[in-house]
Amino acid sequence: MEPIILSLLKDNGKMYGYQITQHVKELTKGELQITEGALYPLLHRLEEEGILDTEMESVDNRMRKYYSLTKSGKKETQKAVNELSLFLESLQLILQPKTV
Amino acid sequence: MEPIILSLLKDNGKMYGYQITQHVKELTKGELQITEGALYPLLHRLEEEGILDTEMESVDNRMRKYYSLTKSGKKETQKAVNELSLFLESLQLILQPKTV
DNA sequence: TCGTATACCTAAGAAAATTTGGTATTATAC
DNA sequence: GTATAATACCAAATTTTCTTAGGTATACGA
Repeated sequence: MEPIILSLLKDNGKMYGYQITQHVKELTKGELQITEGALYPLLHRLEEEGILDTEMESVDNRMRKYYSLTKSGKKETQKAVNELSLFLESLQLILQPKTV
Repeated sequence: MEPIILSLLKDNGKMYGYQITQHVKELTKGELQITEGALYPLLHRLEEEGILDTEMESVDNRMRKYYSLTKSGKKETQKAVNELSLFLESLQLILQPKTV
């Protein structure tokens, strides 16, 4: 989940929690569901680690907590996405039919 | 891990635990390490679920426990690999730069 | 006014992995 | 010859990560 969230924030600048869940649902046509129970604790951890910054915004009397990447968060994102890519390549090596 | 193991058994017919760990390490050039603490409990579970069959073989006085897919195991493999593919496609939708 | 959508959150439990330990044999290096 | 690495199996404790299930509150449509 972490590389997913970081990657989304990298592409979209800043997002709030609920928006992330909806965005992923739409992008993947319902295939992937980010549950709030997994998302919020993760966002809080990343904020505490200095990877994310927050700013509150009130829209129609509802609070939105926007998250964005800090400078070190951008480095971390690079790292996380690279690692994931390596992992996916390894996965392909295993799943790919031998004949390729 | 489950789809990885099932996929390997599908491609290679029958394998024993230690062989699986070595095979994955070689295939991925050390990138992916299957730890035995994760592997053996998984194999035992899959055997108990009727997905895998076992046969013992003694080579140089060392026991090897070979695992192979049962009939229902082949169906399960199909299912697991398909699900993983769907997941990976969703992942690509998120990680892919927007401009694609 | 009642359900759904928006928006945040936490806590308990489950699932899956890592870490660390154990047994035993064989091959290799010193 | 003896210690270390490699082969081969396994289990238990811990950690990590997710799901499930709950809670609060506002806004909107039927």
